[in-house]
Amino acid sequence: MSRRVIFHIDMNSFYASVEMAYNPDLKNKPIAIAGNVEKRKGIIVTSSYEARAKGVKTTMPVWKALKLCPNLILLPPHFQRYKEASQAMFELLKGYTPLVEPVSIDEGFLDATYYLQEGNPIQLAEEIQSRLLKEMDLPCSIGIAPNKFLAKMASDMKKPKGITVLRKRDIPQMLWPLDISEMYGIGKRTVEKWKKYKITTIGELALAEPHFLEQHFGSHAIDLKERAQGIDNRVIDPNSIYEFKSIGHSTTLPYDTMNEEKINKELKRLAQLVELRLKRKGVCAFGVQLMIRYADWKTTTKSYQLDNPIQSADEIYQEISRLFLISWNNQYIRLLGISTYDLVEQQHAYKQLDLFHYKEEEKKHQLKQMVDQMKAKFGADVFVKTDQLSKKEEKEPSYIRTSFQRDFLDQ
DNA sequence: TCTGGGGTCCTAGGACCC
DNA sequence: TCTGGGGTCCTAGGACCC
Repeated sequence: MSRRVIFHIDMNSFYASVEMAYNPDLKNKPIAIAGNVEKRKGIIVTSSYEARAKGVKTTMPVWKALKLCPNLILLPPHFQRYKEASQAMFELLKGYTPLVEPVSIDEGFLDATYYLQEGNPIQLAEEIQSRLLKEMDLPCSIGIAPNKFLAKMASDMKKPKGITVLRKRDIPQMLWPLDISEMYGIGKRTVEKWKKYKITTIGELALAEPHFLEQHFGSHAIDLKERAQGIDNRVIDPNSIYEFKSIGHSTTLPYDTMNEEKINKELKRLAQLVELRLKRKGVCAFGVQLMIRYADWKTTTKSYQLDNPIQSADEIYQEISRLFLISWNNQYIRLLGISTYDLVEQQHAYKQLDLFHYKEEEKKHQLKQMVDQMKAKFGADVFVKTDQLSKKEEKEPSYIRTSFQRDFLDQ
């Protein structure tokens, strides 16, 4: 692979910046976006750099933030505004190259290799940065590197409004001295564990003995070591945002409860929200999951694979309340969540053959026909498993699901 | 007087099959 | 009467990220 030029564009305190662009009076002031301030959901989602200077941090409870910064200006979130700003930002980037991969609402990668040819990467970064500032009034930091990981680390090095180049040869000086907690993919829990084994900087991880790593931290640690050495061959995938694997909603209740009526009402509401999103995306789900967080913060999940895909709130609620009955330990509940997964496109979900009523020979015939059809369609060999029905399906069969069918659905 | 809500990915054990 | 090894699927839970 020839040398790539990857940008990581990271919008600075995005929600706060959008609010400031919307209302310039807020500029240069300590502001913060926070959800339901009166209720206990009041946590800081984002804050301006002026607020951060006073110690205000993301996920901090509002009362704590106000203690640190009494003149903090609190704003409710306006997600529609942020979504629109995000779209405009990515449109601007796509004006240079289609090789743009949004990672979240406020950051993304851009593969500038082909666009630049012999051009100057820093010049291009400066142009993007100043255009975002001029046209949208939004500041950003940009990291320039030969791969995703290094670009991500680079964009973090200078905030706000920084441009940082991190070449392979810069790694020992720029990356390795950093504390291990700065490394993307290593969180609080792992840091504690690493430190016990005397790995405290990214450099120490990069130089660690692979056997030692694998033994104590599993195979994931080997990947991290490679990253720390500056090795990362992941490509920029513009389509990754369209490939979602689960859709769900959760909510922290106004107060802890054991009241079944209130619980059921909330589950129904969540089921409706999930239905709405499934419908918008045009998908059905083969799996549902219930999440319960108790007053003591202990969290359990219960999930179930369905024989038939579902989409409606009624169907979701029906499955969820069944899961609830076998999950709840009769203690005070703090949070409820519903999630759906194993998503398939709606128009394909019901194309599956219902073979239950057919005899064995007819089943085989039907399946063979389907295989031929698919071979013609995809021009490739199709592997069909017909003899691996799960217990569930033997008892209560409605569809025969095969790996072939799942592949078909995934097309 | 703590700790939201949206996700992804990984692991480990048990059931089941050949 | 005893009982291997490889593989997949399902479920629960944990770590991490924005």
